[in-house]
Amino acid sequence: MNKTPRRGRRVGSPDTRAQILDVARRRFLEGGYQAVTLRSIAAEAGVDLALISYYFGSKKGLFGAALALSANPADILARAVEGDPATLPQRALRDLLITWEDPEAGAPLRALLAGAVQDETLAHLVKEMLEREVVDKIAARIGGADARQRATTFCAQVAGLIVTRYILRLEPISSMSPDEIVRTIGPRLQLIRRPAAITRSRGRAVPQPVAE
Amino acid sequence: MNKTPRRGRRVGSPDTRAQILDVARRRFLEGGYQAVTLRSIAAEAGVDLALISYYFGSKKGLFGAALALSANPADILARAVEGDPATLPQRALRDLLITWEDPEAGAPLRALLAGAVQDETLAHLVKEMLEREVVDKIAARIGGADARQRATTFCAQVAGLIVTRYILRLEPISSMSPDEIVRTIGPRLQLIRRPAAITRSRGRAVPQPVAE
DNA sequence: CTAAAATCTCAACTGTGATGAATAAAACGC
DNA sequence: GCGTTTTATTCATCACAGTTGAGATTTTAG
Repeated sequence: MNKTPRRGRRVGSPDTRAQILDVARRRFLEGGYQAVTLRSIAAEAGVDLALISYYFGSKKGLFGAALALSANPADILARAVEGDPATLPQRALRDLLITWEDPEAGAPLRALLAGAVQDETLAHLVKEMLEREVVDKIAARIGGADARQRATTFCAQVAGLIVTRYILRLEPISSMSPDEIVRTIGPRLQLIRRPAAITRSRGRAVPQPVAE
Repeated sequence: MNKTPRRGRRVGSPDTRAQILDVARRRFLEGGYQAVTLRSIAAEAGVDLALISYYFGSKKGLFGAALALSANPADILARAVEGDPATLPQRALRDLLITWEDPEAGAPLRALLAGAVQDETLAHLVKEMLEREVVDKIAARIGGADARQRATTFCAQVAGLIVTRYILRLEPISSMSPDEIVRTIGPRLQLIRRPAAITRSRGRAVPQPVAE
């Protein structure tokens, strides 16, 4: 009776694009890039597989679009960025660790990293997101000369910790508790706030007000 | 005339397994995990595709076997490990950077990282290799209490630098010269040689002879 | 010498991302 | 309002990936 038309445009104006994007974002953040299949996204979103190609061109395109929606590293950082810049590193590190500890919430950054490592194009997308959402904000917060470089160095150290602990699982870092890590390594992160005395013996960096 | 038997065991005893492994190792280190196809390895090694499954079970199995052959991070580290432990971090960092700078020689560790990020099983293989070939050697070299932890922390920092510079390409770290990086960040790596005064106010670490 | 084990080829299977043709609804021009 | 163009959707199919099982052949063991 209800002869549902099997082809052609659907009636009404369902925002299919947003629907796909919604599912894709969640799935990518949960399962990484490679592991998530376009077919599964299409199925869950209740659309045809080819529609993804139609709207986003390719899997990379979809990943990029889902990422541009601004992913949650910014959220994690948001709380830490407020408050005393002097203790920002410890707090940021701590928040990141306990987030990652939760298997539910921990996957997102892993997904980003997985994508970035695997593909040049994806790496560029992740880079832009990180610079926009993380580095810029930290740099603005700590201020001073070389703020950006110090912020990036901080990110590098945290990234290294993440890779070592959660990806490679090297011991003993892998089996230390988050608190232990913050206690042991946190204080060192703070050092990035001061220009390294050894390399810049002259031209001391004058602290500057936060530029926002 | 030459009725080459098209099926069955080949005559003689060609070490097919080693042949595959040889090609696989090179290709994996050059191109990463995902990008290298079993078919291309089989073709280059001049064997049938199914032989790879026969000998190594799966692509992961092959990757693991190729890795167990001891990969080149050990080689890079070898030179740096000799000489004054006090300047080991700078030298190791420097060697690693200039190696990575060379597009020819730089790919290997990227391949390892790519594999590790992508798959739990591969991560375990990489972990074992790194602990065996890198962490243990550094720890033995620097000695003292917490030697292993400090070595791992060092690896974490270097890993973070690598990820940030070569995978994500965050600025300004990405565009600094290797020398600049060593000058700027190297001195901080040295800090891992001393127990962090803040966290361990009592129980000073007594330097111990190198155990080898 | 013969049976078993090891090695090797071939053909197929399933699942992946991607593409192009056919179709239907919506939007637009007048 | 009608015809045309644009947009959205489905279906069928592609090339290529890793994996698997059946058989063929050689080597090895007893």
